[in-house]
Amino acid sequence: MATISDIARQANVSRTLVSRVLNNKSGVSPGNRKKILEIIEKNHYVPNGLAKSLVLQKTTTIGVVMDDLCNDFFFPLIRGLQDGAEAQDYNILFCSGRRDMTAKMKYVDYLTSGCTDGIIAYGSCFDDEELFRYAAAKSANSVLIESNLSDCQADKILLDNFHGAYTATKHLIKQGRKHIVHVTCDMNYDVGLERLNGFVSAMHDYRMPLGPESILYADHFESIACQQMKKLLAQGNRPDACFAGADKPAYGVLRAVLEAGISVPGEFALIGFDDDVPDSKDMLFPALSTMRQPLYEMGQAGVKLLIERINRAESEPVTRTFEAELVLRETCR
Amino acid sequence: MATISDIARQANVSRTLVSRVLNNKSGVSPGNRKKILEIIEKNHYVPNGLAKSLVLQKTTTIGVVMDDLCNDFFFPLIRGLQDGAEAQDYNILFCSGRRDMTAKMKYVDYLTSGCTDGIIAYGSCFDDEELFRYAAAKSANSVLIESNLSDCQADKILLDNFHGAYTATKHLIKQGRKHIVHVTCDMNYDVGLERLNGFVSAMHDYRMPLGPESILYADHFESIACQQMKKLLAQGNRPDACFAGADKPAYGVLRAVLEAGISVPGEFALIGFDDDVPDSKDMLFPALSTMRQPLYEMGQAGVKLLIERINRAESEPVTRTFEAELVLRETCR
DNA sequence: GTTTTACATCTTAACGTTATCCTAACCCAT
DNA sequence: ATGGGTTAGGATAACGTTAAGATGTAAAAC
Repeated sequence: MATISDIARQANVSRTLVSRVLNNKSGVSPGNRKKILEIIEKNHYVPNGLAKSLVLQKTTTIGVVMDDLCNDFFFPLIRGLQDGAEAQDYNILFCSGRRDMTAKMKYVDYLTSGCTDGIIAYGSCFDDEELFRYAAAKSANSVLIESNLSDCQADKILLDNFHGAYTATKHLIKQGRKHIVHVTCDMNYDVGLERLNGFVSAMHDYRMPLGPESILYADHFESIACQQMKKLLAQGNRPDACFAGADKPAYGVLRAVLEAGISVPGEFALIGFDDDVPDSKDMLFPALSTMRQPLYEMGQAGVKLLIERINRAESEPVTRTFEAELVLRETCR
Repeated sequence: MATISDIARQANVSRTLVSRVLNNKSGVSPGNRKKILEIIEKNHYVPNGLAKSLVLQKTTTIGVVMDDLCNDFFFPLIRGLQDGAEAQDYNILFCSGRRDMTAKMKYVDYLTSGCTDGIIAYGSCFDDEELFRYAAAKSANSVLIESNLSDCQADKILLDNFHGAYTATKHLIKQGRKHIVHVTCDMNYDVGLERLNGFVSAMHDYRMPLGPESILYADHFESIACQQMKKLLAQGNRPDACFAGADKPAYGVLRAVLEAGISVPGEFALIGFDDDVPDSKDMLFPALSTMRQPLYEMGQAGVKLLIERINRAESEPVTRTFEAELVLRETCR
């Protein structure tokens, strides 16, 4: 590979002149400029980005660490991140250490060791307290999306889970539903609790009946939710609506209800959360109403925040919160 | 950010010693090693990867350029690439310039300018002749997956489209189908022609009737194929089997046939190509038989090839060809 | 004819690492 | 006591680039 010195030697000029030509700067005579350009062309010379970044202390590149690249739920997020980066002429690189935390930390190491100006990490990537501290200690320039870790140097992009849950529940109430239950998503994460709180709060504010049997505990998969709802129905308890903490458990509920011969949305209304793309096995009609996360916008905003931090250096961490949007489909008209 | 010199100064030793500690090398007294490690820990010091890579002329990182990251068809490929890289302790970075060629070229520029040891490019990314030359000229270390550009320095991972098409067609013939047609995929790319040739060749070898009306020209979407097949049926021409050059046009054919009230696979058998995940709008029963591309294996092999090239430097370009596998589902039993 | 101005050009240092070569000290065997 | 071998440690150059400062030269201004 040719270097700038090779080009300078061939052109009989100093490296400085070549550098100026490369960066379109003044201080080069037209003759020299032409000659240098020709030699660059002839040698297929490309400046070494490593050396350039090292001396400039700037890469114009940001890195993204995700739990998994292979999940279509993240497509809008990826698009938002890409568009955000492109808008400011930054390169954006994606990676995922999907196997284990060690791999993720390896990527955090790599991306924060100089080859990018900052990193963006999505969600449960950094749920692990230790890993978070690790990341925060290494790079002042980092943005966490949907990971509300307190006491953290990073900027944050959050979703207002409480308000989203409140909105969904309120909608069911205003629709005249009388006996509303909630199926949680994974309670090991903050999301689960926040959405549960939103449900409880709305039920409380509108003086709706609320007891222990109003809440079914499930996780981020379909099966337990389905099971729980079947058990509830078997007990003769027949709710007329449900707000689920995520779309996956919502599909479980939907399956249980349909199999019990209950008509949806006539006798039973259902709202999920996330606007997840259903697996083919979940492809049920009626189509699921849900609280859509504005992932595209969150991705865009994350990049914007990161680049601001890169440029403005030391400043207080910033948090931007997004609201979920009620998307009404067939399970709730 | 602390540098190696800061650490050396605080420990009252030379940079050399710190470097030795960082890289677990001998030549450091236990006392000094302990002291240096403590100071490294205290300062959250991480060596600058840029400087390290620059002096070592090695990054242990490879880059992948794709047309689009947001396409679940690529999931197995991504997994294969990741596993291949992980197996040899390489970092792997993904990017896509999905808007236009300019963005793709920007990423090729970036990845080949020193920050990776080599790049892998998928398919139509480099169909454009000019872009290919560009990429090939820049980096000796590059692997193209499913892009058979001649006269190219890069190693190649290819799919035997001809043989795959031959296999599918032969299967239909052996099943006793008498009147088989072919619907092409996009004929602007080599794939289209290769698969067409495979079909024609099988039909010829088994002395099946083959005329101009045996071939319907479509593209990589559903609609034209559907239209073409409807036209064929309207002409009173009623084939009893079809091999489609890709799954997308296959779904178009399937729709046309089902709407005409023809039973599948009883009266009409269908085999596609690619094992594409159907869009929800394509979710038709019966499930589509197809020629599956071993994308996972191709990804793994691509990384292996690239790392071999990185280590062995100058050697003749290598090509590895993979065979598609017949996956029988409901459209062809 | 001198001074200014402008511009072309080169020299040098810096970015943060690691590798290579060198020195000094020490131990052990002769 | 001398020589050879090992070990701890340091000085220096190199990787390929850019920025800042120094130098030279020609045209323009007085």
